[in-house]
Amino acid sequence: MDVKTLCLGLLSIGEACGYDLKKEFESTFKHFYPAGYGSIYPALADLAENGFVRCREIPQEGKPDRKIYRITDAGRRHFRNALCNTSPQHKLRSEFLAMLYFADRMEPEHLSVLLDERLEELRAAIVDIDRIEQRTDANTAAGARFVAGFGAFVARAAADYIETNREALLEQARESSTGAAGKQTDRTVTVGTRA
Amino acid sequence: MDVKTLCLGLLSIGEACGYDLKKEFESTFKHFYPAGYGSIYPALADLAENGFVRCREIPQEGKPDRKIYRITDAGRRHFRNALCNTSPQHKLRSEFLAMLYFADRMEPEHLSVLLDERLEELRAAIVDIDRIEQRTDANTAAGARFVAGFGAFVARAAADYIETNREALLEQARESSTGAAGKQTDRTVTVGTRA
DNA sequence: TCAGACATGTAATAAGTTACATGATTAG
DNA sequence: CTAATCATGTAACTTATTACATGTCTGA
Repeated sequence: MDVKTLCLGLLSIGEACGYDLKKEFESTFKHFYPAGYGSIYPALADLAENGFVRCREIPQEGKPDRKIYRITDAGRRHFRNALCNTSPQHKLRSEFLAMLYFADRMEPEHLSVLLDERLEELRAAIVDIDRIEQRTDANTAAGARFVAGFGAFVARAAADYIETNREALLEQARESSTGAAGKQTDRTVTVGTRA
Repeated sequence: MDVKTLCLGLLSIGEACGYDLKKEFESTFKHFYPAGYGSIYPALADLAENGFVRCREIPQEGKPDRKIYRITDAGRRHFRNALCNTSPQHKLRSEFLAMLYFADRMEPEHLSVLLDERLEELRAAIVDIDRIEQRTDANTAAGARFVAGFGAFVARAAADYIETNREALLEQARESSTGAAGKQTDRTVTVGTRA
């Protein structure tokens, strides 16, 4: 499930140009599968080269010609195949959590800002997803609703956790920063669990 | 906050060799910042080259010499700096959610398997994190506990959501697959929200 | 006897991000 | 007048992943 396959999937719903697809990535997929022009345009070129989509150009003035891509039968088969055979990964890489692991090494004020910023991001994401969800109706594909609901629900959980545990973490960070008086306590503890 | 900085952070807790760091990544960081030997060893070499860590070799028989890395003062400064100046990203790339977006295009049986597999992964992660959490004591850094708690809490939320909405999604997928009789309904709906 | 822990690394590859490059029209 | 929308793409760069390469010892 790379950007290419995802573009193909979107084109299986209806024809679109790269710009349209980018908008779709910005709304629906933003929170779990971000992609920019730098991935989308090469993906479309590649799909066309493989015969999975066909492209027709609409001349325009003042702008580059609009290149509208439409999926082919081969493309449909390919996508259906991808849906059957891919075992989907769920990859998270959180610098936020990585930094928080070292919370006792940070200035409490800075730590506080970090937590607030993340909370803000989460709240913004929730609002964003809720807005998408409200645009759905009975005709909206069930998957789209499920996915939006999932995103909002998990983001709420994350925000709740931070709100709940924020003070305790800050408290302990304050303790260790006063104890160490800004200097690092070199605990000479070995990393890992070697007996 | 790349693998390099994270290695440096771990070495600021205590000296270790690449193998030790990998174990740490496998336990604590696995769920939000995975890294393999292919990232860790080059990272250590790089840190050494920059003077952020020093390396001493313990000769061993039958195995490669153990290369124990210890952080330098410059390294400590560098890490403290990184903690202050990095604005942490939180990146998610979920093929799982991307595929579910197209749930109505999948065989209901396959969809069901996908959901179950993800649930299994989540449950395994929860067990794993809980085990890590139980190993913590009063001396454990507050950050480590916060991060573990976060992971478990959010994973539980994700599992709950899937369990709650699983049947509804499957139901709707069954409807659309009978309706379309295996064939794709070409909805000629354009992607996006163009009026 | 066989899997897993111990211990190092390199090289090829894949994949996506960022910055660059261009420019008209339109709504506030 | 200024920001946003429309519309295309390329090229360099960064980063991590995967597979390769080697070999011993220990516990089940």
